[in-house]
Amino acid sequence: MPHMTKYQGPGLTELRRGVVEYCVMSMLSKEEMYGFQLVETLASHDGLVTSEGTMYPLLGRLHDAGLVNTNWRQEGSNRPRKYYSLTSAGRAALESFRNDWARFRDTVDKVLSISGE
Amino acid sequence: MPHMTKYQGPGLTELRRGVVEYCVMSMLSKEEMYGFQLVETLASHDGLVTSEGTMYPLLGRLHDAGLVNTNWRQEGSNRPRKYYSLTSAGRAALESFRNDWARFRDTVDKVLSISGE
DNA sequence: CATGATACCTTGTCTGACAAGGTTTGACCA
DNA sequence: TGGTCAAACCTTGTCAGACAAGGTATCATG
Repeated sequence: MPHMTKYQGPGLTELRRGVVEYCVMSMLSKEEMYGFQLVETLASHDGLVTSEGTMYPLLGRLHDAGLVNTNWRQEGSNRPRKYYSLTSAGRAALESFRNDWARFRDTVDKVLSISGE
Repeated sequence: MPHMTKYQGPGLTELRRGVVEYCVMSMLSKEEMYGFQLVETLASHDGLVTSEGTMYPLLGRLHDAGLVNTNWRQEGSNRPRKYYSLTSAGRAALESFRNDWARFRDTVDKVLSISGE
């Protein structure tokens, strides 16, 4: 059963926008990973499902922007994999986003709870 | 100085996607508001700046989806304003989103802090 | 050597944010 | 009266990014 994609409502798709990118960078800041692995790992986190059609173009953009490096590597007898790692520019961008995210998150929390009491 | 739009980096634009919609609904759940007022109120919240070019189509979509009602009303000698209020379907959608948001927020928090310790 | 799984990538479609316009209404003032 | 201004509405066109649905290459296993 190839090309399986877990469906999640339309609302969540929009939520992921502009965040998945940095989730990927955050994972890469911990260890080198390859595209397919990133898709699977994200899917294991609640609400972060993506597909390869999202991931590969995304990784391409990060690379073009100089935020990640790539290198092909073969482990054992597996087929070669293209590993991504964070550049220092990537690390800086990630750090900056962590601030943006915290502010944004707090704002949304506040606005969404306006009605409740 | 008409049509002024505060510029915020490109990253934040994507963040707002899929969230502003529910921020609007949350505000409407508290009290009726009109479009222009919503733009100004959102702008007063950190990271939620939008423009009229975003707001009016958004309100139109909410209306088409049956999530909000509208009624023109004139207060004093002001020009008439188109007030929006939440329908019960809107209230349900908002409540559902509050759950989605909480889960999503927690996931992102977790992933973003992977590297830090 | 056929099949299946892994792993890469591309094309096309759709949604929604935004810039940059435009229109209407009423207040204010000369 | 008529000109200007701001409030308030709306539309058009452009762009980015998510995703579905394909395709291709490599390797293990039967």
